[in-house]
Amino acid sequence: MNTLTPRILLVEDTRDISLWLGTALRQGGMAVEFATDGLQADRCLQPGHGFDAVLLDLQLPGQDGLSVLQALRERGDTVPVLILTARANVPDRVLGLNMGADDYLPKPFDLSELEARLHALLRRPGRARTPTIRLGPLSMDTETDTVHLHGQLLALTKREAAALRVLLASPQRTVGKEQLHAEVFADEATGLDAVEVLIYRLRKKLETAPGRPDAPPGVMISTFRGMGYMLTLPTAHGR
Amino acid sequence: MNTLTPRILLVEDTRDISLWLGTALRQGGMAVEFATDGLQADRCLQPGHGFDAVLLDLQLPGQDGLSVLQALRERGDTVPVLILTARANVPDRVLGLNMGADDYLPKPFDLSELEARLHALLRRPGRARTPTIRLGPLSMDTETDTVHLHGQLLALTKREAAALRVLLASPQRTVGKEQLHAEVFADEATGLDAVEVLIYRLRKKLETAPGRPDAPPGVMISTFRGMGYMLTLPTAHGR
DNA sequence: CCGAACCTGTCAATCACCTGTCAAATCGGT
DNA sequence: ACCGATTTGACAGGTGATTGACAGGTTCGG
Repeated sequence: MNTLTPRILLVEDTRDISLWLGTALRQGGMAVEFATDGLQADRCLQPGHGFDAVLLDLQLPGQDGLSVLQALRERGDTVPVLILTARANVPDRVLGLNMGADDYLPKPFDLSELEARLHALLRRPGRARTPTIRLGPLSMDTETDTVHLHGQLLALTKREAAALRVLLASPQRTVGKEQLHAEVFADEATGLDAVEVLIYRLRKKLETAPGRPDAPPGVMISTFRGMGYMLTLPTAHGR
Repeated sequence: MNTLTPRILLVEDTRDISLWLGTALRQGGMAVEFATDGLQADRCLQPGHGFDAVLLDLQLPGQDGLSVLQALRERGDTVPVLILTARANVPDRVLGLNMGADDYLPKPFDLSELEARLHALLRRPGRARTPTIRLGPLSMDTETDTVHLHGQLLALTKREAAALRVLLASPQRTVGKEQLHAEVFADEATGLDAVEVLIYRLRKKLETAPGRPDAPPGVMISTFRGMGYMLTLPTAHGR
C-alpha cells in the first residue's frame, strides 16, 4: 500500500544537522529515518526497505558515501539519491552524478531549496511502489510474496508465505488456528496439526536471519494457548 | 520516441551560448534542436514531439520560460526539464523547481556538470524507458536487446532476451512462471513448460560467461519453488 | 499433578522443476 | 524461392524440495 507520506532515508553523521533536517522534513510531511555512518546506510538500503528517496552525505565514518551509492546501483536499485555534502567542486559533483546520483546539492544549502529538489525527485513518474506490508524489520511484497527480513531475502515456500501473509494482515492480533487453516489450506482435507508444523517451520526461518549477532531480534511468532498465534516485535508487547 | 540518441530541446536566446552548447552536446552523442524564444519553445513542446529532455533558459523574448514550463506541466507532460539561467538566487530556484522543473543549474556553469546532470535526468526510469538496464556485471540495451556480461557480449535469442528483460525489470523480486509466460509468449498457445526450458537455456548462457576463470560468478537465476524465478547477485543472501 | 495444547523431528508421497532429445518452425543468406 | 542453420516448444525421465501425517516430548493451565 502506498502511504501518503514518502519515506526518506537521511544519511548524515553530524548529529546537529540530521536532527535539524529530520524535524524540518517531518514537518514537511515526510517520514524520515536516519543512518549515521556508511555501514548503517548500506544496511538500511538493502532490498525490501522501500524508501522513496535518499539524502546522502559523502564524508561518513565507516564507509564512504560514494561506495554506498555504487553498491546500491550495482544491486539494480533505482531509488532517487540526492547527494548533500560540503565536498562540492565541479569534479566532485560530476563524479557523484555519474556514479548514479540524481541530484547534488552543496553544503551549506537552503532548506527550501532542498525541499524543492526533493519534491522534484519524488514527483517523477515510474516509481510506483509495489504494495508492501511491513512490520519492524520484515517486509512482504504482496504481489510476488517476496519477503525480506533485515534487508535479506527470506526464501519461503508458497504455504509459508500464505501463512505469513495471514499473520501480517492482522498485526497485534491473535490469529486462530482454524482461521489459518481456512486461509492457507482452503478446503483441502488436511489436519489442523498441519498448521502447527507450518508455524514451526516459519519460526525457524524467521529466527535464522539476524543480520547482526548484536541482537536486533527481528520478529517472532508468539503462541497464545487456546487462542492462536500472533506476529510480534520483541520490544513492545503487553501481557 | 526513444531512439538510440536522446533528443534534447535547447531553449536559449543567446546565439553564442546555444551554438556552443549545442555542438558540445552533439559531440556528447545527443540530438539537439533549438528554440530561441518562448513561443517557439511552446510550439516545439506540443504533444507528439517526443523530446527526451529540455534545457530551458528563463529570460526569453516573447514568453517567459516559466510560463512555458507551466503550460507544459498543465498539459500533463512529464518530460524532464533542466532550467539553465542566470536568475539563480534561492527563491528563483525554489520557484522553478516547484513549478515542475527537475533540476536547476545557475549560469555560469561548467559544461561537464551540465552533461552529468543531463545524463542523470535521462537515465531515470519511467521516462520513455531507460535505454540500458544494469544489474551488477550485466547490462542490457533495451532498444536493441543486446546484452553484455562482464563487458562481453552475450548472444541471446529473441525469447531469451525477452525473458531476461522481464527478470531484469523486477530486481530482487520473484517473477512467477505465469507472468513470464504472459510477457514473453503473450497470448500464444504454448505450454507453461516452455518457460522452464527458456530459463534453462538462459541459465546456461549466463553461466558460461565468466571472462575470468577465477570465478566472479556474475548473476544467476534462482528458482523459488512454487513462486517463480529471480535474478540474483551471488553476494550474501540466505536460503 | 493431570490433561490438553503445543513443539519438534522424522518419513514417505508428491510435486515442481531440471535437463536432454527431437521434430517442427523460423530465419538468414544466396 | 531455396537450403542450411538456428531457434523453438513439446515431451519424458530423473532429482530434489515440499508437504502433511505421525509420534514422542514439552509446556502450560488449572
